[in-house]
Parts: sequence; C-alpha cells; structure tokens
Amino acid sequence: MDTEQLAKIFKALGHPTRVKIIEHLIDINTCVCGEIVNIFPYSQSTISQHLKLLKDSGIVCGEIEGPKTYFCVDKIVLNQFKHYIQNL
Amino acid sequence: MDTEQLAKIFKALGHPTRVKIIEHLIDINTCVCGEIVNIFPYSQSTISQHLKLLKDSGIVCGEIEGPKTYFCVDKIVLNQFKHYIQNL
DNA sequence: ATTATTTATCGTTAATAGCCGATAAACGAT
DNA sequence: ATCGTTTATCGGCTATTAACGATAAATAAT
Repeated sequence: MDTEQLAKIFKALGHPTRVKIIEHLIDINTCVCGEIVNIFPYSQSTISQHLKLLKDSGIVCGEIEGPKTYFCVDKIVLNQFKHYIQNL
Repeated sequence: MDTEQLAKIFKALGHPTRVKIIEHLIDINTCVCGEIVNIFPYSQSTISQHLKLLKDSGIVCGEIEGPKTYFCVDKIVLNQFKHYIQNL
C-alpha cells in the first residue's frame, strides 16, 4: 500500500459524512444508496457522490444488482489500511 | 474522539506530502520546518502550510523555541486515532 | 408499453485547497 | 542597532470539492 493510495483513502475519509457512512457500512455489512440518503440530511446526488469518492479510494466496493447498487466495505483494503495505521 | 475531529485528522492526512511528513515526524521524533523543506520539492511557505494543517488537526504539535518551531507527533492523539481505526 | 424505483451523471455555484513569491515577525549573533 | 536565520502569514492564482436540482439510464412491475 503506497503513499498515494493511502492519501487517497485518508482523503476519502476526510469528511464527517463519509466517516459516518463507512461506520454505517461496517455496521450493517451491505447497504444501498437510498438507505443512506434516508439517514443524512443531504440530497440523493450528494450521497451518491460521497459513495463514489469512497469507492474510488478503494475502501468501498459496489455491486450493481438490477437498478440498485449494493455498497460494502472492501475488507482486504480495510485490513491493509488498519495494518498501516497500526505500524505508525 | 468524535466524528468531527476524526474527519479533520483524516483530511489532514489526505495528501501524499502530509502522509510523508507525518511518517518522517514519527521516524525522527522531532523536526524543524526547514528540515522538511529540504526533503520536499516545495517552497517553504507551502510546507509551513502543510504543517499548520497537521497541527490544526491535532495530530501534530509544535513548540516554538527562539526563531524555530519544533514539530512532533502528539502521541496521545495518535494513539486515540489508532484506537479508533482498530475498532473499525 | 408505460410507469415507478433506484442510482449515476451533468451543469452550476460557492467555498476550500494547494501552490507560489513576497513580506512580516521573532529571535540570535555580531 | 543591524544582520542573518527561521517560520508564519498575506495576497493571488488555479484547481478541486461540496452541495444542489435536473436529467439520464437501468430495471422491475403493472
């Protein structure tokens, strides 16, 4: 895990809403965009963009099933991330 | 450690240069701005701003001694941070 | 075939970030 | 008191981010 990807993940988590989204994703394992929209006081497009950012960083992955996209934390990447932090 | 402060630290680390700065700070324990300027291909003002960001997030503290400022990682905050990540 | 549901993307706007050079501020040494 | 060293801050520029509404795309259901 190189510096660039690390910084990307840090950056993705550098917003209160995205921190809460990933905590929620970890809690409930898998989740659909609309469910997250219901939790936060932001529009659907805004939440979708937050999810895209998290996905682009690699910490989250999304599987399209029908009209829905199921988001979940990429456990491999999360573990690499944890491992890095632990060694700081 | 609340979500806001967490996001602030994540955000502070969300830049390759700042990741490298904090790695360096952890390595050598304490460090002066000018030393970091010599490592990176950025101007003194840019590095000073990166350090300010890290300091404002709480993960780094700086002690002014004469004309120099000695920066070091705040180990208490770093440990709180690590603890949070481990519990993810 | 049309409608409803769900998500992604586009275009816009305001705010923030990242970089620089120039300058100010604080101190030590001469 | 002046000069050199070190750092912080200011102003300016460009690029990116964060938010929104509107719209498109994909599918499920009627």
